[in-house]
Order: sequence, then C-alpha cells, then structure tokens
Amino acid sequence: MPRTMKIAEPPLPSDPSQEDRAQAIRDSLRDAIVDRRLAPGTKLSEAEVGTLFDVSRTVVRAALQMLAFEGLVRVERNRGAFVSDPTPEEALQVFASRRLIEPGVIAAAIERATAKDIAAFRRHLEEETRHKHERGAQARRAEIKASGDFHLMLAAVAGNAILQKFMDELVARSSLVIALYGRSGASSCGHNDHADLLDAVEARDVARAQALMLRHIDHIEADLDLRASSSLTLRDALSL
Amino acid sequence: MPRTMKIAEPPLPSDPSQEDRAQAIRDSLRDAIVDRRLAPGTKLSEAEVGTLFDVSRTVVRAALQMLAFEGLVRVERNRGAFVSDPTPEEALQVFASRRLIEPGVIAAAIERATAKDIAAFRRHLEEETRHKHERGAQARRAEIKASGDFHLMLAAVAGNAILQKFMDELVARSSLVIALYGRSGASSCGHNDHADLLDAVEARDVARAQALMLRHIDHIEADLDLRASSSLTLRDALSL
DNA sequence: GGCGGCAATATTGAGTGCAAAACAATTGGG
DNA sequence: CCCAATTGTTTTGCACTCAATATTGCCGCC
Repeated sequence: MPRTMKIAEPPLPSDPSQEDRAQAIRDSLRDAIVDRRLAPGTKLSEAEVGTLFDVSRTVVRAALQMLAFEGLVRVERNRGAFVSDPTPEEALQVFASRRLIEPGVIAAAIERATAKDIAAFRRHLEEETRHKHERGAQARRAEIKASGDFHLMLAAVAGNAILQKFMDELVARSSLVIALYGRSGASSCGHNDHADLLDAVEARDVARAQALMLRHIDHIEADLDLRASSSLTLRDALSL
Repeated sequence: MPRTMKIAEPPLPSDPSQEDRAQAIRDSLRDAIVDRRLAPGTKLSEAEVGTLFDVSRTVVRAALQMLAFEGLVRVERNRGAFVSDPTPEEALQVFASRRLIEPGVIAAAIERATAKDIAAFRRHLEEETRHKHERGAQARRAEIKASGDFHLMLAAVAGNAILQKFMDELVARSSLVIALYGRSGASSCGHNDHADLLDAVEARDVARAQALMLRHIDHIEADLDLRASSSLTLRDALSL
C-alpha cells in the first residue's frame, strides 16, 4: 500500500455545468410543476421533453423517474408520465404528514438557528410580503413558491438531511394539492402565519412555535375544497 | 357518449411477472441489503447485476436509481453504485427522524387498527420470537428483518401512504446503520419492546404506546457504537 | 346510424454500441 | 528504491434502434 497518497491535482469537476443533465431537467420540471405552470394531469411525453431540453429520451426518463419518486408525476406502464393529480385522500395524507413532521422540524430549527439564520428568515419574509402585495399571476406564483420556501428553510436549518428531503417532497406535493383544491389560490390569505412563526423561533419558544405551526397548517388546509374536483368527478362518473 | 361501456375483457396484465423487472430487481437488491447479505460499501456494477438477473444494463440502472432515492445505495458519477455506508451523523439523523415520525404513526395505527390487524400483529410477533430463539446467521437475518417488518406493519395500519413510504425508507436505512454500527447485531437484544408496544396498541393507550415507542428507539440506538468505523477512518486518513 | 372490430400511428420499454471517464498496471525517471 | 507519468482496461453515460403496447381513425355490419 502506498505510504503517501498525494493527490496530484484536485481532479476538478471537468465542468460544473456537466454535473448531470437529468437532475437539471428534474429541477426544471419540478419548478414548473410547483409553480403550476404545468397543470396536474399534463402528459409529459419523453420525446417532447427530450427535444425541449435537447437530450435523448434516456436522460428524460431518468428525470421523470426521479419526479415519480417524489410523487410529483405518475408514470403508467406503456402509457407515459403525467403530472400527478392527487386525490382528496392523498391531499389529506400530505397534510397529516406535515402536521406530524413540521412541529419536530421547527423544534430542531429553534435549537440550531443562528442569528444569521434569523436574519435570512427576515429577509425572506420581506420578499414574501412584497410578493403578496403585488398583482398578477407571476407575482402570485412567486408568492406561493416563497411560501413553500419558508418551510424548506426551516427544514434546512433543522439540520437533518433526511427530514429535509421529506419536507421537500411534502412541500412540493402541497403545491400540487393547493393547485388542485385551493379556493383562494394563495395558501396564506389573510394570515401572517410565517411572521408569527418567525417571532416564536426568534424567541426560542418551542411550544408556541409548534402550536403556531399546527394552526398554520390548519389554515392552509382550511383553504382547500376537497370535494371531488370537477375533472375527477367527470372521470369517476364515466367509469361507473 | 356511449350508453354502454362494457369492457369486453379485463385487459388482463399480459403476465403478472412482466410487471416491471426493474422493480423486481430493486426489491431483490433491497432485501439483500436490508438482510445484510450485501455489505455496506459493496460495489454494484451494472453489468454484473445485469448478467445476474439476465437483463440489460438499462433495467439495472433504473433499479439502482430507485435504491439511490431510498438512500440504500449511493451513486457516484462515472464511478458506479455502491451499497451506502451511512456516516455516524446520518445514523443519528435516521433515528432522530424515527423518533419524530413513529409516535405519530403508532397513534394513527391505534386509531385504525381492527381486531384482524391485532391478530396479524400477534402472529407476526410469534414468528419474531421464534426467530429469536433459533440459532444461526440465517435465523438472525430473519429476526432482524421481522423486527423491521413490525414497524412497517404499524405504518401500513396507520393508513397514510406517504408516511408509510417514509417509514419504508427509515426502516431500511436503520438496517444499514445497525449493520455498520450495531454492537450486538440484534436490535432487540434482551428487550421485548414489540410485545409491549402491541399490548399498548391493543389497549388503545396512545400515550403509553408513544412512550414505549420512544423508549424502543432509544434501545435500538443504545446498541450502536457510533464512533467512526474502522474502514471509514482508514479511508479518511488516507485521503487527507 | 351507431356499435364493434381492425388497421395505422404514436409512444414507451428495453437492448446494444460508442465515446468518455475512471481505474489499474507498467515503465521510465529521480 | 520510490515516485510519477503513461498506457491499457474496465465501467459508466448516453444516444440510437427495434420490439411491444396503447391510442386513434376507419370501415363494415347489425
């Protein structure tokens, strides 16, 4: 065995942009889905996506498979991939999961948050409220995205990569659910939940933060109309 | 719109075994990893696995990608797939996540468990203890598998598909962690935690069940030796 | 006239080949 | 004698291709 193992050169990622096109496509599609630019149910043809990103179907397949694992697309054998449209039951499960996990996440975040983190949260919150006061579909999308990002920031600060991955999935799925079943379209209509949450985090008041988090999730869920959506009722009616 | 929509024939899955070989390979590999027949760090060459299952690399790649999403294998670009060997930090995160999620799971399970479910649990428990009293590596593997399955059964009864998926991942990762850092090798050495848990479930005592669950996870974690493993320190030392 | 079957089309599933990257061994230089 | 560079080998990344399956449009028949 060699005694010294000097690495002549840092092998140097030949090109940072070359770091996996499948992942780039996944991120792009994911943003589009979470931003609701791709409606639930939309078919994602391999060839179409492939020409769009100028890659072969092989790479597209990998990206779609990833999204399927996150529950954002549904792949049906020999039929293709579709932006998933969660059933009301799945919607309930998404929020039940969030109720279970997010109180723990915020507790961990409170334990680990630095002053710098708090400052970052404050900055994020400002941007969030800024979007809220703007008009237009574009600003609305940005607001929804920012709203989800707040929860993802909490998960990041909590410092548990596994929980962070779970939260990634749950927040993304929430976006889909809100897209399908949301009444007002905005999850935080009228409420200032995030600001209150941040106050509790800054005060390191775990119990209060957890209670606020649960209420916040209640608020989001209360904005949903989980009676079977129009398209679903249509389908169900036809298939019966 | 057609008045009658008779379905001439149940389209009949041309062959149930044909229902996705990638998934079959994934399950097979997953069992092998969870059962510790594949040691952490083992390289899973696409060609090798392909010849082993008699499929092309394409299918193997899909299976490996799935396992990567569950955190059971780690794929390094241009280097291949390896059975992942979690760091001590990841190990801690796995158990932190379980502590967060499983009390909720068992609460939901208690709410939904039928008499039939309880009976299934009892049957499972018998088998578990049977394995425990047997000797040999084979029985030991079966015991560990059954121990994880108990938690998965709880998640199934809880009736939340998303949480169930999370638990799938967490239990699988726990097996890896125990394989790497376990002292006694068996997670439930000396304790009868599962039996106690089941009693609490049958009594519908949520608080008690949750407390027992947390203690159970403590027991599992207490059996770990999370000081850096030998192989890892060696590798780290060499690469520095 | 509408329903059922049939053929044409499109799309996915999967195997193979080629290029590039990483790994291993060997040889030349200090 | 040991280190470093180079070459040869192996393995992955990705595109192309063919086969299999679902979908769509069409025609005959009841």
